[in-house]
Amino acid sequence: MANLPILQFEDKILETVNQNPVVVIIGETGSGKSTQLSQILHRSGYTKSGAIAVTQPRRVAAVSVSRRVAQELDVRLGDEVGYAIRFEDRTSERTCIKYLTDGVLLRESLSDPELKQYSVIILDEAHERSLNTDILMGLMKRLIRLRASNLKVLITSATLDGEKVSKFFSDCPILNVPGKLYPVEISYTSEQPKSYIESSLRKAIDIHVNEPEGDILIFMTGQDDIEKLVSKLEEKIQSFEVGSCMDALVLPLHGSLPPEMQASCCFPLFVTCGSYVRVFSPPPPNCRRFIVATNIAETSLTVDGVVYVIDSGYVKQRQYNPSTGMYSLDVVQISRVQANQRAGRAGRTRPGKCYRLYPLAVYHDNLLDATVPEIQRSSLAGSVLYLKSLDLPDIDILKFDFLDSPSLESLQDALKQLFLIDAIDENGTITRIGKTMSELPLEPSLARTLIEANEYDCLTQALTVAAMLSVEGTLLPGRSKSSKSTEKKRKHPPSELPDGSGWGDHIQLLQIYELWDQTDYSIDWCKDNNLQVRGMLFAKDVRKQLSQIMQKIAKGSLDVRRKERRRDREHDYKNLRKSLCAGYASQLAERSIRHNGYKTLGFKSQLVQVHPSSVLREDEEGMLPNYVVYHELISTSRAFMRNVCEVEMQWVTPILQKLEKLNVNKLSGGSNQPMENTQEDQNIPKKDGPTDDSSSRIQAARDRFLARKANK
DNA sequence: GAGCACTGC
Repeated sequence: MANLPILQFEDKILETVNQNPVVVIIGETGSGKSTQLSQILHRSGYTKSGAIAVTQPRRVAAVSVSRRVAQELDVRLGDEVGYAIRFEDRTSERTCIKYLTDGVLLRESLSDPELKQYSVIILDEAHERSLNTDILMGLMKRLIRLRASNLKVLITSATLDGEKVSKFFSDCPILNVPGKLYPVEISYTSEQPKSYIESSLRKAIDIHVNEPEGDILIFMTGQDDIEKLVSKLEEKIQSFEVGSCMDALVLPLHGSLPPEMQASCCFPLFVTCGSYVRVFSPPPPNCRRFIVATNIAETSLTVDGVVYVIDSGYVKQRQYNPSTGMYSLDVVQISRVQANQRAGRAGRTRPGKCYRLYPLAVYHDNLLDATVPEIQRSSLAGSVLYLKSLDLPDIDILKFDFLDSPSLESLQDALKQLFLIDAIDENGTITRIGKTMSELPLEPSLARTLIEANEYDCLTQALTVAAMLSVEGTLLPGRSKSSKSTEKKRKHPPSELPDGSGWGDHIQLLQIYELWDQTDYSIDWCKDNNLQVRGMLFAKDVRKQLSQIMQKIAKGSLDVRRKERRRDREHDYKNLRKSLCAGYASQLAERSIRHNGYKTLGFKSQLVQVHPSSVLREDEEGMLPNYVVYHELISTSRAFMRNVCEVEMQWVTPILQKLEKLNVNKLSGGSNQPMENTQEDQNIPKKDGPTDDSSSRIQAARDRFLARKANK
């Protein structure tokens, strides 16, 4: 710790912090900013008037950095130094340096908007621009006005956007702290390669044959490409004559890789160190490792021994389109911040080399400075509800001061969603329901479902569904297209797993969890049924947390098993589906008269299909239900509804009526459009910007609805 | 009849 670069700047840092409410710290990898900034301020007495909070975008980082700091200060973790992450709070009354995830700090500010317990708040890794950090930055700007005399805010960022952050905070000072990276020699291709898999393959083999020892880290976009490149590399390496060059080990590295897979190839030792988690034991002697990874190796995992980096220049990014309500997963060019982060991975242990598979001109002219922040790529219903629930008199959501503002369309999309599920009223004011919803660590649709379920006496089932939906990829992990036998198995699942009784995927998730509960949460049962163990355990944690929050207002028992109950399951399912309908009021779809295609019934109509993985059942005539709610719209080869549940038309009508009343100008507080059309108050169908065709559409839907009703 | 970058409350 003695030779960490940041310690040479201790006086300068203290002087700047003493004189300014906000300071931006540019600190590269290895500067020690994550572990030292808090200690420097602690030493100079800032913890006398309150604690120091240091936020991290990732849980592992919060845990490992706090552990390190406790070690350096020679205190027990949880005493003077502690951490708080979801499901785990290791702090005490004595804690004066507290590491936490940005999400946890946001939760804390819900009960204490001025965050009075802290004298210093450090937002670490702000350049990653996580949704939560962005919101925190906006809140900090307001907080330093309110607490000018007794709050210091430090924000750490990357070289390329430090200026921007400084400007945001009224040109606050920027301090540069050098890192401890070794020099990395960067080279470019002369042209954009046609196939970056082929191009990576050639470059990797070229390094292997011509360059001295040192592992190679190759950044690809996803599992598919990684698997392709891995097998090509292995093939190529096997074709070399024995002894012509050093041994090689090719390792895939991506998020959906089960832990035991990693174990079988490389005996992983998960040793935490600094803010990083180190994977893999050192390679055998005279053996070069080829690690083919997604951007998980950019920040979340550090592989020791990497000397060469091959950067494809691309990354897969999930984006939300507020005009269609649809998500898509696109391959996009990385940003310059990301490119530099990737290059830096080559210089951690000694001087390295980074091969960018794109021309220098592309780096300069085409790449964005920084990655498009998450806040501009996500549905904002949850964040808007959060900000509304803070009930800050001086904050207007549409004018909230974001470092990068989301589009007006995106904010209005969020407001409409919230209105349809009763979280805000027609004037955009948060309702009591909305207030309760904001206390739940769930997306608004599921939070609303829980509240409705409490009224219909099926809260315990709704808790389970919400917990299961909080996990992604609970069912059948990974695809094994290598073996044909498993493909056949998939068509006729050998498992005994329930099928949702035909009602849809939510009910299936409930039934699976209830079965698991009956096995006393057996790990083997999960494995036997091809359920991802990690995911199931996560669902159990979430369910427990949600139960604790709902306990206060729960009308019945929240046990998974309700032994005293005699009622039939269909009745439970019906209530549950009814609750889901209220929660997913902005995620409704109506089937076409003649075929099994659907049209979404929100303010923006889309033609969509039920995802083929759904267990939703067709009737005797091969038709799917007339009305469904969906958890998510995802655009891949087509527009699909993922996780679908049948609802009944009489539940849908009131929602359609509410849709007609929807007036986005009023929801926005009317402040951005002073000339309001007063006709809207009288419920007269009208034209209204992006929602203009919705009235006639809804009218048509109601006509069809009435026709159906008449036919029955 | 199809396919999953990465986080997080």
